[in-house]
Amino acid sequence: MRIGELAKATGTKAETIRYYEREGILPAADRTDSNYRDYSQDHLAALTFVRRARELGFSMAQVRELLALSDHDDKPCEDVDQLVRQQLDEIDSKIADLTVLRDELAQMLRSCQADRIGDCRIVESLAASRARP
Amino acid sequence: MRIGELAKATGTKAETIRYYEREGILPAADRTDSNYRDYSQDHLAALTFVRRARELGFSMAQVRELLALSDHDDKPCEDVDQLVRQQLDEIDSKIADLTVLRDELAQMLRSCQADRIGDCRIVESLAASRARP
DNA sequence: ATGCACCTTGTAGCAACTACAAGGTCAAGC
DNA sequence: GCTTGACCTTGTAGTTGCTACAAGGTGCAT
Repeated sequence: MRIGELAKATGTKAETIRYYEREGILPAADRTDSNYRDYSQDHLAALTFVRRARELGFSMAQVRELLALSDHDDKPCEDVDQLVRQQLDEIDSKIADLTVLRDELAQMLRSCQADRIGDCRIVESLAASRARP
Repeated sequence: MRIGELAKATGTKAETIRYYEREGILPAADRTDSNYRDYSQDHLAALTFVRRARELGFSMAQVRELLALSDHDDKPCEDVDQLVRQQLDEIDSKIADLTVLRDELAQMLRSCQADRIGDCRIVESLAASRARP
């Protein structure tokens, strides 16, 4: 299949696929006589894997590790587990951070009943140093 | 005060302060005879405002808007409110997305009791197309 | 044969910094 | 008076994960 087909099948832009190839995330495809990339089912599977991992928030570096691991059927599962746990922890920590922000923003909205910006508590609380609460 | 002092006072790197100046987010500082930047208390307040807004997840473009608004004491507070509400919505949506990821990753971890990667459900579920659940 | 959708390469841009490199300035210590 | 070291200056390039474009080649239908 050509790059456009693969793109459609995986919901990836053709440019992104070429980018993955350049980055060594995806193996290079065969070429047709006219130099078009010609992809196999293996490529489809590989790209699906990559996109799924990216959707789950893994970085390109982590995707590389996952790909390397998935090539070694006999290595211990523990290695994969560890990457997943690490990612889970990072996401938990992001959620925690965002929740704090969310609450601060909500508090700001509640605090301001002014009409003019000159009296606005939101602007005040943005200007206030966080170190001096 | 010199850039290093301002940096320390706000927890910002000197390079970032210079970057803000280049981007027009911060007004240019006066210069000493030896061409060092010389900051005032107003600069300290402005940078504090910017950093606080960035910490709260506002983009540079939004920070620009907030700065512009905060300069106009007589404009309606509603304009600021709207930016804050928009940011709140974006954060809520990010939290929702991350929560979905979190649960998927947790499910993956629970699902795999294998020893070898060849039998690992995590690798399987990464390889599986999402469109075909 | 002519249009149009597709493909090729290469390069530059996005956000929001961060990290150099190569050099200038200033106060302290010998 | 001279060096050391911490600071400052400008300018440029790198980071992440793409995305957008330009200039041209290919394949197929009409």
